[in-house]
Amino acid sequence: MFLGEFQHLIDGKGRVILPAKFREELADGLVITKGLEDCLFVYTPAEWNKLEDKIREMPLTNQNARAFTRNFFSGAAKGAPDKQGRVSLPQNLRDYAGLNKDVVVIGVGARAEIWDKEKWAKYSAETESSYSEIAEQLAGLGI
Amino acid sequence: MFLGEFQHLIDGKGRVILPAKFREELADGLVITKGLEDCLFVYTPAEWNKLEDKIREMPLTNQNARAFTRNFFSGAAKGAPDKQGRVSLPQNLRDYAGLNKDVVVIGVGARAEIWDKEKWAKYSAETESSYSEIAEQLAGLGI
DNA sequence: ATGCTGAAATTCCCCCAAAAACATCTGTCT
DNA sequence: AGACAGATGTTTTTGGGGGAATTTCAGCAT
Repeated sequence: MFLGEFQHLIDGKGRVILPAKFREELADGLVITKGLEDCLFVYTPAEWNKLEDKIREMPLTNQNARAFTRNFFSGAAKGAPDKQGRVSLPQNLRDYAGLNKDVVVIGVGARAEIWDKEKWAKYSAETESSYSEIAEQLAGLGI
Repeated sequence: MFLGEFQHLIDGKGRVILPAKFREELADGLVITKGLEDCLFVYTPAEWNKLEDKIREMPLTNQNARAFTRNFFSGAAKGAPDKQGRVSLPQNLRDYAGLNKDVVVIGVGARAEIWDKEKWAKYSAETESSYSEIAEQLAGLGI
């Protein structure tokens, strides 16, 4: 279970330091993928496997499905934090999320997310103001 | 399981260097064939056999099936990486995929794909929008 | 409130492995 | 026999991964 918001820097080699509170859960591996709203998703191996199974069920004869599968797998990276708690982010993923130096790592329950600092600031400012409004719309989803 | 996106060059002899992360899986052989959307598919022997069985089950009376089968098998080449992790691409396959010098090798789960660099850039830019659409639908399924 | 202690974060440096260019060999065709 | 094309091997350079050390931060006790 990932919770909280943490500020970090990306070093010259494209590596980011994981928040200390996330390390234990990710110690035996993690998978990073292109997420929604221009951020990166970080999954535990267990969560990733669930996802992978779903994707594999998609029909290969469907053109949209092929496009999605290509994006999904080519935009994924298995890894593990080193002894200092760092993970390296492949170039194509950094490009996708627009990560430069300042990033924000947030915990979102089952997964963690990595955001460019400014993008996150903008996004959270926008959604915070309409927080209760959005919540109301979600009421129908049984929360 | 093939994941990620890698930039490589084709040398003067028509060989491409496999990404280091793909080598182990392909060490004991691979099959390259004409893929969909003007790229090359690269399969492990095991995956290839599965595919071969599936295609053999296709009805011989269907004209599209016949055409597809012809393309798929006639364009296939068995091979193995050399000690430096290189595989040579037959001329007809290079022509088919329009490969010159800069290529991109991507992992797509069960298979890998080889793309001309520019074609891939174009394709992935075009399909990125459908990526978030489909991803959102998947997210709705409780992932 | 202030100093102390430990852990976490950032920077720096080194080494190894992968990539790309270069070179050699073998067989075939003329 | 020579030349060319194909394949295989070798060397050098670059980039990435890993580790260590210093600095910063936070928590704690005095």
